Amino acid sequence: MASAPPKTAQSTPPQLRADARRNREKLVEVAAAVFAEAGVETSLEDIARRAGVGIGTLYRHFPTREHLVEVVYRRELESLAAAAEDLAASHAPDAALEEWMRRFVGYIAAKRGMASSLKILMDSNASLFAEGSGILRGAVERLLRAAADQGFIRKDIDTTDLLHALSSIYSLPASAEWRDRSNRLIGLLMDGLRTQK
Amino acid sequence: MASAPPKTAQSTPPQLRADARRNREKLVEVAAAVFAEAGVETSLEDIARRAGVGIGTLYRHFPTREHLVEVVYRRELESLAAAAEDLAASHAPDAALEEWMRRFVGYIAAKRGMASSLKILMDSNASLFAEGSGILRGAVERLLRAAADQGFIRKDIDTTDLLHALSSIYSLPASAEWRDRSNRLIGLLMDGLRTQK
DNA sequence: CTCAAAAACGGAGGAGCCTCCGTTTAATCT
DNA sequence: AGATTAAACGGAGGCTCCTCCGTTTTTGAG
Repeated sequence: MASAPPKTAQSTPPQLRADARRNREKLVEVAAAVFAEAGVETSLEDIARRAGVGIGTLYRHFPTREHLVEVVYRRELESLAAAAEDLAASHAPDAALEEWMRRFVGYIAAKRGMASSLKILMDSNASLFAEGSGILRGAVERLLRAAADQGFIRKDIDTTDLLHALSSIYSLPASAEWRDRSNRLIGLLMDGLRTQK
Repeated sequence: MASAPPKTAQSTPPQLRADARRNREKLVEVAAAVFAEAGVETSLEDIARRAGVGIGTLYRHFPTREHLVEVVYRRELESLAAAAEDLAASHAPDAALEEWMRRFVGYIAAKRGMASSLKILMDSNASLFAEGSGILRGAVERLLRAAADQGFIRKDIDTTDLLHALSSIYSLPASAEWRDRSNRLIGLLMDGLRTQK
């Protein structure tokens, strides 16, 4: 058998040891849960404890609180984007788009409540739709195109238009009736989209 | 003797007890020294210790680190403004203005180094010359007017102009030759001012 | 001057931060 | 299957934060 190929100078991250990867994943998982439930200000020691690792391990993987927050946040955005696929498979194109928008707006709202002074989240929110941040844009694009191509919604609205409309919704001031309000607005938006030409 | 006048509903701060005032002053004094020497991130416990009071006392007077920083900062700006008077009394009007500008720029530079992420200082710096922040503006105005009235410098430059010029100087990027650079610029500015019409 | 009430003091204590380093363990070599 | 070694672990320790509350001091009324 050929021996392992000599490591060419790749920019691949140096390949974690099995136990390291396990711990890292567990930490992210626990952190996601704890952040969701108690905000990003929670004690890191608590997160380490619940993940069953020492505090030293947490700090080795995530040198600062922000590192950890960022990883959790990115992971959630990815899973949100992935949900678009599932919805597309299980709903009519327009219903898929609508439901996805509801989830997305709900997610951002939840974050905003707990973001407080977290720089990372602020920055991410600001540049959430920047050209670079293709992950969400890609999801929206696929849903929108599918619905348009199959004639469920009008064709003169593009991804950027829709993202703008969404941003005006999730930017609503937080309040008691926030959820109702945004649901109404999404309904409104969908009705508009279903109105051909 | 007339008894103490009944307290009419004034907005006067409720008058501290003698020991409270003593401790408060001592704390501000020590904090100013420690901040200057080690930055605003220093341990508050250390400040309390050096001031000879308990940590509880510090927190009672200044509920957050920012409160303390703000008080120290404001006090220093005031003494800087007060220095203008002294300079006016001991120097020729143009020399007084020049020297004051040097001190001012030096002071801001010192702060910037230690400000790091301190919100208060940032905000204050941003609004340092806002209309409201009359304390520094007043000092500059008096120096400038005196020099102009007595014919030491031209008369077509007003306080706002000068403040703008100064801000461009203290905004120089921090570097090793920062001090030299800003001194040269102030010299330049003064030569310009002394050039009649 | 005395004394009670109000105001202020101060430090112990519970919790979190982060580092450092002796121990454990996965990966690799023979 | 050992043996080797570099990676990863984890928690004790030193430090800071901030609150809470029993004790001390000031004030001013009598």
